[in-house]
Amino acid sequence: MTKMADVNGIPYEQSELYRMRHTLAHVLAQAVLEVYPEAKLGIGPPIQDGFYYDFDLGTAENGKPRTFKPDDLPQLEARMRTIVAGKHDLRCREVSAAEAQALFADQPYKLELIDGLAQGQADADGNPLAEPVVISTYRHDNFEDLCRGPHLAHTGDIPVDGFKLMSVAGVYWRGDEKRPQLQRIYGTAWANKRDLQRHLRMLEEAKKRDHRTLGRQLEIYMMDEEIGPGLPLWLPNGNILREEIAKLAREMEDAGGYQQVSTPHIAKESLYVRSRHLPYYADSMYAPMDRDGSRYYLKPMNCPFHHKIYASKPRSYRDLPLRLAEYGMIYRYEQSGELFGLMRVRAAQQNDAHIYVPEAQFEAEFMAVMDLYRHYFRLFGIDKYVMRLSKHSKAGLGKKYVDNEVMWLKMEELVRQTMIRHHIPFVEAEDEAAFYGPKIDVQIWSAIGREFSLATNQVDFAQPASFNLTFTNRQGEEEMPLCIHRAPLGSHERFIGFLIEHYAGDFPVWLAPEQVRVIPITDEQNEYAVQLTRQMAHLGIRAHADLDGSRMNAKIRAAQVMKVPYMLIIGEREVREGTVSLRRRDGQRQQGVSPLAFISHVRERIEGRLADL
RNA sequence: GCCGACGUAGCUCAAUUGGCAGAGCAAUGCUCUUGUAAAGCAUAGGUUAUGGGUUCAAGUCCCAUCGUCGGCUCCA
Repeated sequence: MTKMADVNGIPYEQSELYRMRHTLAHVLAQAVLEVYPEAKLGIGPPIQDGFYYDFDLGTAENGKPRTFKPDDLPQLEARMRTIVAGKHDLRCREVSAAEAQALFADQPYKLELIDGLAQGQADADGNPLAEPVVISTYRHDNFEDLCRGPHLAHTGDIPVDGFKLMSVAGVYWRGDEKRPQLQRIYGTAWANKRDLQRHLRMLEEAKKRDHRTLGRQLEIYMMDEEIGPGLPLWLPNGNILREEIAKLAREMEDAGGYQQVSTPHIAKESLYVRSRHLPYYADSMYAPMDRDGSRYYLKPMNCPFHHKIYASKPRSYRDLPLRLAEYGMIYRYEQSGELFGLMRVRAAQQNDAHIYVPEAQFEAEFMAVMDLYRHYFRLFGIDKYVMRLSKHSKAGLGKKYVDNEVMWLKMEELVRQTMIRHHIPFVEAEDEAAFYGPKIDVQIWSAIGREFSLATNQVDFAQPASFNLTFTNRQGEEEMPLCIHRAPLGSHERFIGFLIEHYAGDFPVWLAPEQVRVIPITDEQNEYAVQLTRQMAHLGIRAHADLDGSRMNAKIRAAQVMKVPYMLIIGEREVREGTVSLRRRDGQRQQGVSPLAFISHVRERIEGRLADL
């Protein structure tokens, strides 16, 4: 989770809302303890729109961990309201580590937190702390919790009808899948009933712009159980989006000095051993296919293939930067629980390229890629994103990351300084790098608020070495290039999934699968409608005539539901005058329009990739 | 992969405590020939995700598998 937004100009962490949510988390814990007195408490912080609390409910009669049932939520919520209505004061007190240990003697998770605090090593999230902190508790009614605060003065300040328990989830203690799984209850909380209802309505609205809902409605893609999880099929409308985006990317790459290549979807095991995908990335790869004693893998990335192309002949510094682009299909065995519509799939087409560049030219080339990103983002009107410098972690060296700390630090500094010199705002994140090097990821959010990496710009110092990639420099010496892996549009799947939500299905004209729908009022006008449609199709406009026997209003509705940018209504008058009546997706209308004027208006929007209708 | 929930017609959803599987939209046919977001009538559409089990009787209860969803872990 990235930093949360300010509330009325005050940092969220200092806002009244934050304290109220924090206090509600305590109230929830108290309510849970009333129902399950033996429950062990995890942590319970405020989050984006509310709060959560983690519990270990112990073991049930059947020997499995006890879990919350959905029926528990209304019951707990009712208890919470009763507690809130008790108007209990919250009292903070500072305690020594020994006192805290005595106080929470039967709370193993709290004891672990206390140990961390006592040693001045980690906060409740497990993040390292600079200096030892004071241990404090907050108490209200009969419930006392280890907590650094802040809280409301008393529970009477909590709006009784401003909160709601939302869902239950299993979560690993401290986010570590090797540790016990706790039960988390999520709640949302607001200053008053109206704000809560507005939030709930917003969630409903977000669902309507969810790419899974719109993807079906607009007939963009489908999934099929028999084909497999995470393996989308692109319907004709969706494929138009793919082709338009590919065309755009192709233009940009031609202009940027890229060369297009194509490579197979599978390769032998030894390739991935050399690239180090097998040691570092095997969990994300499909199981190998055995044929005649060789093992073949579906490719999870295009890079090893491009490295082979690079290595296929001696390279001179004059050839560099060498930019190899491929719209390659990649296959990744993502964990089943992670699949998510188009945003997280197992077969994806990447707008991929690998740029081989002497270290001396790295900055210019890296910036050319960043400029390309910003060009795309401007074109699509994407302004809500965060650039993230994704770094290695010391603990992951040799496990998740190639084991060369010197190079990691050097490359991270190289990227950091490049970004700073060019005044590009970014955040830094530990333990988010690719196994072969650090990267700049562009983080975006789905309609329902889930965070994803979209574009990525990566530095690879590892694979050029594994593949013995070299070039002859000006001095006649063999030198190793760096490799930049870049995917400004991420994958087609995720990018289009994101675009659907970004535009709420109202694609700009150049992207719209159907650009114009011609609607004759009666079948007397069918012939004119077909003639207009042919004329437009001839000029590269995606136009269709709706010759269905239904009424005009129904045809308009059908076109609106499909979010077709332009509707041309054709009645007796239009045929007589040789005009069209234009209705735009946004409801604006214009009568007596000349077909030629309309066509040139549309073509202008298509050719200029303009955002307006 | 883990925790929880869910799976009924192409889509959105019904179906009392276990008791004859239904509606709207979409599709198809016919009638209407219509002026800016849904005309009327009719027809067709289902092994209730799949496989077992309990029962006189299962969409409904139990088990397993597959899939989807909310999270966790992970990631383009």
